[in-house]
Amino acid sequence: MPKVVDKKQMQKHIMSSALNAFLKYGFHKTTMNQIANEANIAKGTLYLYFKSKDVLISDITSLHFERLEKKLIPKEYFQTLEEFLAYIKNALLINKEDSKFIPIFFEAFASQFSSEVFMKVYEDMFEKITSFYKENFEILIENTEIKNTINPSTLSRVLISMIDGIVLHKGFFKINENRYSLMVEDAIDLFTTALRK
Amino acid sequence: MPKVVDKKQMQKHIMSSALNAFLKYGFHKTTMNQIANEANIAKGTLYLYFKSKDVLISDITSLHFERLEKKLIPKEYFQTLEEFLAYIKNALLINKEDSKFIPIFFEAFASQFSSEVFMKVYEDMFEKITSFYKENFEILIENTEIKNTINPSTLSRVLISMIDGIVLHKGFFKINENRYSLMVEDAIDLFTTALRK
Amino acid sequence: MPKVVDKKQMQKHIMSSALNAFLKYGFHKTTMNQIANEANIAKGTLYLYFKSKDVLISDITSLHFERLEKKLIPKEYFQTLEEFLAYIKNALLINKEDSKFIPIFFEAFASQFSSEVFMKVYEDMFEKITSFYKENFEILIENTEIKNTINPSTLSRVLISMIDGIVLHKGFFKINENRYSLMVEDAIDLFTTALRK
Amino acid sequence: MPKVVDKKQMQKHIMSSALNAFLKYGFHKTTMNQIANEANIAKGTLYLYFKSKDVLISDITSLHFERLEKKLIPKEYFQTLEEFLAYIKNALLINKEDSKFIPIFFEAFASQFSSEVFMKVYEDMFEKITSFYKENFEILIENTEIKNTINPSTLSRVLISMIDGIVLHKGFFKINENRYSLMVEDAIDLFTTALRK
DNA sequence: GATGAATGAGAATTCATTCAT
DNA sequence: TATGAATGAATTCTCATTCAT
Repeated sequence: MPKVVDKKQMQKHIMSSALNAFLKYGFHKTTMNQIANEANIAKGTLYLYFKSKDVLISDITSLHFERLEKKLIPKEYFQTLEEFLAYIKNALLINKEDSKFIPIFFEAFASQFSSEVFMKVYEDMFEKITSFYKENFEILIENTEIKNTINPSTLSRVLISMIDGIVLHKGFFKINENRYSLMVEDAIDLFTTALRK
Repeated sequence: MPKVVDKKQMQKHIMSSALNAFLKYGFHKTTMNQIANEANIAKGTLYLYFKSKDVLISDITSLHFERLEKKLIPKEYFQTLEEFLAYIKNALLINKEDSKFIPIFFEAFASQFSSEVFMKVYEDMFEKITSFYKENFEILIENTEIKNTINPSTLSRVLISMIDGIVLHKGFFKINENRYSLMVEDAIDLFTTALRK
Repeated sequence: MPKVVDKKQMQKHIMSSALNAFLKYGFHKTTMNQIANEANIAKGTLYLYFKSKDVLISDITSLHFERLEKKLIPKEYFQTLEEFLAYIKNALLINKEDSKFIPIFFEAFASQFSSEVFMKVYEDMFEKITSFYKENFEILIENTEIKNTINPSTLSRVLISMIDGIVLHKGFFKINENRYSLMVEDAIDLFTTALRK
Repeated sequence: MPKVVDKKQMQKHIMSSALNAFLKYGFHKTTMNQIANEANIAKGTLYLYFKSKDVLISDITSLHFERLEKKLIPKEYFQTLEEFLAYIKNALLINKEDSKFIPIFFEAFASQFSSEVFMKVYEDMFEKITSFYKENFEILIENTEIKNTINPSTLSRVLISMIDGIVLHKGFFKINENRYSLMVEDAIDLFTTALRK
């Protein structure tokens, strides 16, 4: 009997090795060889777990977006504005280690711009989050937690976009932890002030 | 020195041809050959105007950011909140044609993530805009246009990040003109409401 | 020694599976994996029965040529031209199923052109057949069945070559059963007419 | 102005270099690298003249078959059996140099067995030659040069097949010049005797 | 004996860059 | 200055073979 391997686990190992290799060498300059070395396996083994480099990259991006979705969509709707924004705020707190990967994820993501299929998936994911937030805003209106003059649909997308924008700036440009915390704080305050009845 | 004018013109022509080629073939798949074809010049001629592909790409990105900077930094400080936000709002209105280029610029930009030098330049540019907004916020506080409890420095960066986030979402995902207008409107309103004394 | 019988049987099973795989995927594109799948055994098991892919292929070719030799060399010399040519004619009648394998055998055979060792084996086999025919021609001359002006040595090789040519044309190009029968008939007639005293 | 090259001539140079490389290293083991070396050009240059290895090989095979067709189909129909068969006989005389390439051509040809498109082309070519011979046989019957009992259509294909078979045996197995001449002689005699009225 | 995961040498192909004309 | 043919380093991916289980 040959070695029994946990395929899922090996795939995770390779994906995480790939990310480390991307960190070391830069996303586009990283070769399958370097990824294999980082994972301590042979080049050919890579191809036993991922059909091609493109598949590996899109799997990494998908995984990232899946996690993002889980992080940004709470289990159930919040009944108060405070709770809702506290949840968002918490989701925005990324540790230093993770924030190193932001540019990498964006580069990987960018490399898929020309694929209609993938972009549709990501588009759908953002619509899903937007939709959840919109419904939560409607609940908060009903609860007379927030003004009933706002447009829940539009504002929810503005919220997501702002979150993305802030995370992106943290990841791309050297915004330190301290400053970032203040930005998150102020962004949340912005919404609190503007929405509160 | 008419030759110098020609050189500049040719460089602009090549950069714009490159962008069109990127649109056609996707940023990373576009070859120097295709750029030359798009520009109706020979491959070798490209190298008379740009030392390398990397230089061409970074020149394109730089140009884009220079324009962005010009668009986002007004000639002088605004004295009222209304004027300030009206300016931002106007800057956010991108025509349909231009928004096609957003993913491309982003991809080109992403390809430079691993270059410390380039990232520093872009970082500095955002700091410059942030700094201008911060000072304008301070003027508006002095003018008792806005609350004096806000943190001008932090909020200015939040503003830039939000602008970036909204524009990127428009460029990446299929957000139509109508929806985008509403988003810009609401984002500006958010700031108006939150900042107004 | 029942194990020995099993081994032979397994080798035959693998060889025939390989041929089917070649039919399915084309000779050169067929991998050891596909052969193993076709034989319903593991890749590693293949190597217990054949030292290498080259050995497997050459064994297949050898087997084919051994069968060809058996088919083309009768048990004993014929005493009349009619019997001799009737035997050849019968040997030429290949069923539809078998003729599908002709291009495959040829391709497998062709892959050994650069091996002096193998080519020598096949060369020797054709010499052996030629030699048998030559001797039979000499017997027929003695029996005054055929003209004594012919060159038995040369003509026997011409006969083999012609047989080969006809069979290959049937295998390579879409010559239907009917036409092929007529060709065999006429080829035999050619010899009958030309040789008969 | 860059170097002006005769594209056709360069292609011929590459094809002939490829053949020499095939002779040296064996058809299937020859790499594009070796072909480039043999042609004294860089690997990349190869791809300026042939889109892929497959195209190069199929171009070589096509060229060979075009030449074969030209060699086997005379300018006009022959009016006597002697002339007809003398022409065939002459076509069969291949010099020693050329005969080295026979196995290579066959291996290249064999590598295309799985391509329906190419096989159709070669099939058509043989039908064309067969058709010409058939018509010439019919003329010879009219001229009372040969028996009117033969089947021109079938016999013409037998003739081609026999030619192919003999050439093949010369190319594959070490049949020396002398013996080969005798074989050609006897094969032609066979037809003369059998067909003559 | 049997298995199939792991290996890594090796091949085709691409493309930024150079340079002779 | 302009050209585009030539270059060859670099990259992805394949697959025969090995070997631990």
